[in-house]
Amino acid sequence: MMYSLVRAAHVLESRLEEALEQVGLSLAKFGALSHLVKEGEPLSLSECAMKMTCVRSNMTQLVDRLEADGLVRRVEDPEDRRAVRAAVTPLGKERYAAGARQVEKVQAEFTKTLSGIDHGSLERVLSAIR
Amino acid sequence: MMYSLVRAAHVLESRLEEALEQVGLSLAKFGALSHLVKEGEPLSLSECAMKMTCVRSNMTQLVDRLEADGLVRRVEDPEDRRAVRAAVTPLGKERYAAGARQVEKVQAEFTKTLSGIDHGSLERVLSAIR
DNA sequence: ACTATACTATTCATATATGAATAAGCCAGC
DNA sequence: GCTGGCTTATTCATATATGAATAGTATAGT
Repeated sequence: MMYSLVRAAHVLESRLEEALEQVGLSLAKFGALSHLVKEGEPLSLSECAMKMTCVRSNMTQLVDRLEADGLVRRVEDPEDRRAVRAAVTPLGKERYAAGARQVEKVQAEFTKTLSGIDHGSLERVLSAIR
Repeated sequence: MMYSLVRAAHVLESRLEEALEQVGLSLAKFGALSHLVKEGEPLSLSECAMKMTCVRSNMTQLVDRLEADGLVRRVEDPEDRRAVRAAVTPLGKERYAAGARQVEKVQAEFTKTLSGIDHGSLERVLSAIR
Protein backbone atom coordinates (compact mmCIF):
# COMPACT_ATOMS: atom_id res chain seq x y z
CA MET A 1 0.00 0.00 0.00
CA MET A 2 2.84 2.33 0.93
CA TYR A 3 4.53 1.48 -2.34
CA SER A 4 1.24 1.85 -4.22
CA LEU A 5 0.96 5.38 -2.94
CA VAL A 6 4.52 6.26 -3.88
CA ARG A 7 4.09 4.68 -7.30
CA ALA A 8 0.81 6.49 -7.92
CA ALA A 9 2.42 9.79 -7.02
CA HIS A 10 5.27 9.11 -9.46
CA VAL A 11 2.77 8.40 -12.20
CA LEU A 12 0.95 11.64 -11.44
CA GLU A 13 4.21 13.55 -11.51
CA SER A 14 5.08 12.01 -14.86
CA ARG A 15 1.74 13.11 -16.24
CA LEU A 16 2.28 16.61 -14.96
CA GLU A 17 5.81 16.72 -16.40
CA GLU A 18 4.52 15.52 -19.73
CA ALA A 19 1.69 18.04 -19.81
CA LEU A 20 3.97 20.90 -18.80
CA GLU A 21 6.60 19.89 -21.32
CA GLN A 22 4.06 20.83 -24.03
CA VAL A 23 4.45 24.46 -22.98
CA GLY A 24 8.17 24.37 -22.23
CA LEU A 25 7.99 23.94 -18.47
CA SER A 26 8.97 21.32 -15.92
CA LEU A 27 7.12 20.64 -12.69
CA ALA A 28 9.90 22.33 -10.71
CA LYS A 29 9.83 25.42 -12.91
CA PHE A 30 6.04 25.59 -12.81
CA GLY A 31 6.07 25.28 -9.04
CA ALA A 32 8.48 28.15 -8.63
CA LEU A 33 6.59 30.33 -11.11
CA SER A 34 3.28 29.64 -9.39
CA HIS A 35 4.57 30.86 -6.04
CA LEU A 36 6.06 33.96 -7.63
CA VAL A 37 2.93 34.77 -9.63
CA LYS A 38 0.63 34.21 -6.67
CA GLU A 39 2.77 36.33 -4.41
CA GLY A 40 2.58 39.18 -6.91
CA GLU A 41 6.00 40.56 -6.04
CA PRO A 42 9.61 39.41 -6.18
CA LEU A 43 10.51 36.79 -3.56
CA SER A 44 13.95 36.17 -2.15
CA LEU A 45 15.43 32.83 -3.09
CA SER A 46 15.22 31.76 0.57
CA GLU A 47 11.50 32.47 0.62
CA CYS A 48 11.08 30.53 -2.63
CA ALA A 49 12.98 27.59 -1.19
CA MET A 50 10.80 27.59 1.91
CA LYS A 51 7.60 27.71 -0.12
CA MET A 52 8.83 24.85 -2.27
CA THR A 53 10.17 22.87 0.68
CA CYS A 54 13.63 22.50 -0.74
CA VAL A 55 17.13 23.65 0.14
CA ARG A 56 18.45 27.00 -1.00
CA SER A 57 21.15 25.63 -3.28
CA ASN A 58 18.41 23.93 -5.23
CA MET A 59 16.65 27.26 -5.70
CA THR A 60 19.86 28.89 -6.88
CA GLN A 61 20.06 26.36 -9.69
CA LEU A 62 16.37 26.45 -10.51
CA VAL A 63 16.42 30.24 -10.79
CA ASP A 64 19.53 29.93 -12.98
CA ARG A 65 17.51 27.83 -15.39
CA LEU A 66 14.41 30.03 -15.16
CA GLU A 67 16.55 33.05 -15.85
CA ALA A 68 18.16 31.31 -18.83
CA ASP A 69 14.62 30.67 -20.12
CA GLY A 70 13.78 34.36 -19.64
CA LEU A 71 10.94 33.54 -17.25
CA VAL A 72 12.43 35.18 -14.19
CA ARG A 73 14.89 37.98 -13.46
CA ARG A 74 17.18 38.30 -10.45
CA VAL A 75 16.72 41.69 -8.79
CA GLU A 76 18.58 43.20 -5.86
CA ASP A 77 16.86 43.69 -2.56
CA PRO A 78 17.43 47.29 -1.43
CA GLU A 79 16.49 46.36 2.15
CA ASP A 80 18.99 43.54 2.49
CA ARG A 81 22.10 43.45 0.37
CA ARG A 82 22.60 39.73 1.02
CA ALA A 83 19.27 38.85 -0.53
CA VAL A 84 18.50 38.24 -4.20
CA ARG A 85 14.90 38.36 -5.31
CA ALA A 86 13.33 36.51 -8.21
CA ALA A 87 10.95 38.61 -10.31
CA VAL A 88 8.66 36.98 -12.88
CA THR A 89 8.99 38.46 -16.35
CA PRO A 90 5.97 39.05 -18.62
CA LEU A 91 7.02 35.93 -20.54
CA GLY A 92 7.13 34.10 -17.22
CA LYS A 93 3.55 35.13 -16.45
CA GLU A 94 2.36 33.94 -19.84
CA ARG A 95 4.19 30.67 -19.48
CA TYR A 96 2.74 30.16 -16.04
CA ALA A 97 -0.79 30.70 -17.35
CA ALA A 98 -0.19 28.18 -20.12
CA GLY A 99 1.21 25.73 -17.58
CA ALA A 100 -1.78 26.22 -15.30
CA ARG A 101 -4.12 25.28 -18.15
CA GLN A 102 -2.10 22.11 -18.74
CA VAL A 103 -2.15 21.22 -15.05
CA GLU A 104 -5.90 21.70 -14.97
CA LYS A 105 -6.31 19.05 -17.62
CA VAL A 106 -4.32 16.56 -15.59
CA GLN A 107 -6.29 17.58 -12.53
CA ALA A 108 -9.56 16.92 -14.33
CA GLU A 109 -8.38 13.45 -15.35
CA PHE A 110 -7.28 12.76 -11.80
CA THR A 111 -10.62 13.85 -10.41
CA LYS A 112 -12.35 11.33 -12.66
CA THR A 113 -10.16 8.59 -11.22
CA LEU A 114 -11.34 9.60 -7.78
CA SER A 115 -15.00 9.17 -8.62
CA GLY A 116 -16.81 7.13 -6.01
CA ILE A 117 -14.22 7.87 -3.38
CA ASP A 118 -14.77 9.66 -0.12
CA HIS A 119 -12.61 12.72 -0.70
CA GLY A 120 -12.78 13.76 2.92
CA SER A 121 -11.29 10.60 4.33
CA LEU A 122 -8.63 10.42 1.62
CA GLU A 123 -7.62 13.99 2.30
CA ARG A 124 -7.43 13.24 6.01
CA VAL A 125 -5.16 10.27 5.45
CA LEU A 126 -2.90 12.13 3.10
CA SER A 127 -2.59 15.15 5.34
CA ALA A 128 -1.81 12.88 8.29
CA ILE A 129 1.40 11.88 6.52
CA ARG A 130 3.95 14.48 7.46
CA MET B 1 -5.87 16.64 -3.56
CA MET B 2 -3.55 15.72 -6.40
CA TYR B 3 -0.85 17.79 -4.76
CA SER B 4 -1.66 16.28 -1.36
CA LEU B 5 -1.03 12.85 -2.77
CA VAL B 6 2.26 13.86 -4.36
CA ARG B 7 3.35 15.63 -1.18
CA ALA B 8 2.41 12.65 1.00
CA ALA B 9 4.41 10.34 -1.24
CA HIS B 10 7.43 12.64 -0.98
CA VAL B 11 7.16 12.59 2.80
CA LEU B 12 6.99 8.79 2.76
CA GLU B 13 10.01 8.62 0.51
CA SER B 14 11.92 10.92 2.83
CA ARG B 15 11.09 8.67 5.75
CA LEU B 16 12.24 5.63 3.84
CA GLU B 17 15.47 7.39 2.79
CA GLU B 18 16.13 8.40 6.36
CA ALA B 19 15.47 4.92 7.72
CA LEU B 20 17.63 3.28 5.06
CA GLU B 21 20.43 5.78 5.59
CA GLN B 22 20.86 4.26 9.06
CA VAL B 23 22.12 1.09 7.40
CA GLY B 24 24.05 2.74 4.58
CA LEU B 25 21.42 2.39 1.85
CA SER B 26 19.32 4.70 -0.28
CA LEU B 27 15.84 3.91 -1.54
CA ALA B 28 17.19 3.36 -5.05
CA LYS B 29 19.89 0.99 -3.84
CA PHE B 30 17.45 -0.88 -1.61
CA GLY B 31 15.02 -1.24 -4.50
CA ALA B 32 17.63 -2.72 -6.78
CA LEU B 33 18.90 -5.07 -4.08
CA SER B 34 15.40 -6.26 -3.27
CA HIS B 35 14.74 -7.30 -6.85
CA LEU B 36 18.08 -9.08 -7.05
CA VAL B 37 17.63 -10.86 -3.72
CA LYS B 38 14.06 -11.92 -4.52
CA GLU B 39 15.05 -13.18 -7.93
CA GLY B 40 17.74 -15.34 -6.36
CA GLU B 41 20.04 -15.14 -9.35
CA PRO B 42 21.96 -12.48 -11.27
CA LEU B 43 19.76 -10.21 -13.39
CA SER B 44 20.84 -8.36 -16.48
CA LEU B 45 20.87 -4.60 -16.11
CA SER B 46 18.01 -4.37 -18.61
CA GLU B 47 15.90 -6.68 -16.49
CA CYS B 48 16.73 -4.63 -13.41
CA ALA B 49 15.76 -1.43 -15.19
CA MET B 50 12.43 -2.94 -16.24
CA LYS B 51 11.66 -4.15 -12.74
CA MET B 52 12.49 -0.73 -11.34
CA THR B 53 10.66 1.12 -14.11
CA CYS B 54 13.62 3.25 -15.08
CA VAL B 55 15.86 3.66 -18.09
CA ARG B 56 18.94 1.52 -18.59
CA SER B 57 21.45 4.32 -18.25
CA ASN B 58 20.10 4.89 -14.77
CA MET B 59 20.75 1.27 -13.88
CA THR B 60 24.30 1.48 -15.22
CA GLN B 61 25.01 4.27 -12.74
CA LEU B 62 23.14 2.65 -9.86
CA VAL B 63 25.06 -0.61 -10.31
CA ASP B 64 28.28 1.45 -10.48
CA ARG B 65 27.49 2.78 -7.02
CA LEU B 66 26.32 -0.59 -5.67
CA GLU B 67 29.51 -2.15 -6.96
CA ALA B 68 31.59 0.59 -5.34
CA ASP B 69 29.79 -0.24 -2.08
CA GLY B 70 30.62 -3.92 -2.56
CA LEU B 71 26.95 -4.89 -2.52
CA VAL B 72 26.77 -6.16 -6.07
CA ARG B 73 29.20 -7.62 -8.62
CA ARG B 74 28.98 -7.36 -12.40
CA VAL B 75 29.21 -10.82 -13.99
CA GLU B 76 29.31 -11.79 -17.66
CA ASP B 77 26.38 -13.53 -19.24
CA PRO B 78 27.68 -16.64 -21.05
CA GLU B 79 24.45 -16.84 -23.08
CA ASP B 80 24.59 -13.31 -24.43
CA ARG B 81 27.85 -11.44 -24.70
CA ARG B 82 26.06 -8.10 -24.85
CA ALA B 83 24.50 -8.57 -21.46
CA VAL B 84 25.98 -7.79 -18.04
CA ARG B 85 24.38 -9.32 -15.00
CA ALA B 86 24.32 -7.92 -11.49
CA ALA B 87 24.99 -10.49 -8.76
CA VAL B 88 24.34 -9.65 -5.10
CA THR B 89 27.34 -10.23 -2.86
CA PRO B 90 27.02 -11.73 0.66
CA LEU B 91 27.46 -8.20 2.01
CA GLY B 92 24.68 -7.10 -0.31
CA LYS B 93 22.36 -9.76 1.11
CA GLU B 94 23.12 -8.69 4.67
CA ARG B 95 22.62 -5.05 3.82
CA TYR B 96 19.35 -5.84 2.12
CA ALA B 97 18.10 -7.70 5.20
CA ALA B 98 19.04 -4.75 7.40
CA GLY B 99 17.28 -2.39 4.99
CA ALA B 100 14.17 -4.56 4.97
CA ARG B 101 13.97 -4.30 8.77
CA GLN B 102 14.19 -0.53 8.52
CA VAL B 103 11.52 -0.40 5.85
CA GLU B 104 9.24 -2.53 7.99
CA LYS B 105 9.40 0.05 10.75
CA VAL B 106 8.32 2.80 8.36
CA GLN B 107 5.63 0.49 7.03
CA ALA B 108 4.31 -0.11 10.53
CA GLU B 109 4.12 3.64 11.18
CA PHE B 110 2.36 4.15 7.87
CA THR B 111 -0.17 1.43 8.65
CA LYS B 112 -1.06 3.23 11.88
CA THR B 113 -1.74 6.39 9.87
CA LEU B 114 -4.16 4.38 7.76
CA SER B 115 -6.24 3.24 10.73
CA GLY B 116 -9.92 3.74 10.15
CA ILE B 117 -9.49 3.87 6.39
CA ASP B 118 -11.03 1.51 3.88
CA HIS B 119 -7.89 -0.10 2.50
CA GLY B 120 -9.75 -1.70 -0.37
CA SER B 121 -11.07 1.51 -1.85
CA LEU B 122 -7.77 3.33 -1.33
CA GLU B 123 -5.90 0.54 -3.06
CA ARG B 124 -8.39 0.68 -5.93
CA VAL B 125 -7.91 4.41 -6.37
CA LEU B 126 -4.15 4.18 -6.24
CA SER B 127 -3.95 1.31 -8.67
CA ALA B 128 -6.28 3.17 -11.05
CA ILE B 129 -3.57 5.78 -11.46
CA ARG B 130 -1.29 4.51 -14.17
C1' DA C 1 26.62 -16.23 -45.51
C1' DC C 2 25.01 -11.39 -45.42
C1' DT C 3 22.53 -7.75 -44.18
C1' DA C 4 19.21 -5.08 -41.87
C1' DT C 5 17.30 -4.57 -37.65
C1' DA C 6 17.06 -4.79 -32.92
C1' DC C 7 18.95 -5.23 -28.50
C1' DT C 8 23.08 -4.87 -24.97
C1' DA C 9 25.37 -1.67 -21.90
C1' DT C 10 27.87 2.48 -21.67
C1' DT C 11 28.89 7.43 -22.10
C1' DC C 12 27.50 12.13 -22.34
C1' DA C 13 24.66 16.17 -21.53
C1' DT C 14 21.26 17.73 -18.71
C1' DA C 15 17.63 18.40 -14.84
C1' DT C 16 16.53 17.90 -10.23
C1' DA C 17 17.69 17.38 -5.48
C1' DT C 18 20.69 17.35 -1.17
C1' DG C 19 24.26 18.91 2.07
C1' DA C 20 28.88 20.94 3.15
C1' DA C 21 31.81 24.76 2.57
C1' DT C 22 32.41 29.57 1.48
C1' DA C 23 31.83 34.67 1.13
C1' DA C 24 29.22 38.55 2.02
C1' DG C 25 26.06 41.20 4.78
C1' DC C 26 23.16 41.95 8.99
C1' DC C 27 22.39 42.72 13.83
C1' DA C 28 22.33 42.05 19.05
C1' DG C 29 24.92 42.72 23.04
C1' DC C 30 28.76 44.34 24.89
C1' DG D 1 31.82 50.83 17.32
C1' DC D 2 33.15 45.93 17.44
C1' DT D 3 32.64 41.36 17.62
C1' DG D 4 30.38 36.97 17.33
C1' DG D 5 26.77 34.64 15.62
C1' DC D 6 23.08 34.56 12.24
C1' DT D 7 21.32 34.74 7.61
C1' DT D 8 22.07 35.37 2.45
C1' DA D 9 23.24 33.25 -1.88
C1' DT D 10 26.57 30.69 -4.26
C1' DT D 11 29.75 26.88 -5.38
C1' DC D 12 31.12 22.18 -5.11
C1' DA D 13 30.59 17.21 -4.72
C1' DT D 14 27.38 13.83 -5.06
C1' DA D 15 22.95 10.97 -5.96
C1' DT D 16 19.21 10.13 -8.77
C1' DA D 17 16.84 10.33 -13.06
C1' DT D 18 16.13 10.99 -18.22
C1' DG D 19 17.17 10.69 -23.14
C1' DA D 20 20.43 10.84 -27.16
C1' DA D 21 24.38 8.89 -29.20
C1' DT D 22 27.62 5.08 -29.56
C1' DA D 23 29.81 0.42 -29.94
C1' DG D 24 29.36 -4.26 -29.70
C1' DT D 25 26.49 -8.38 -30.24
C1' DA D 26 22.46 -11.14 -31.68
C1' DT D 27 19.15 -12.68 -34.87
C1' DA D 28 15.63 -12.89 -38.54
C1' DG D 29 14.97 -12.78 -43.36
C1' DT D 30 16.90 -13.08 -47.54
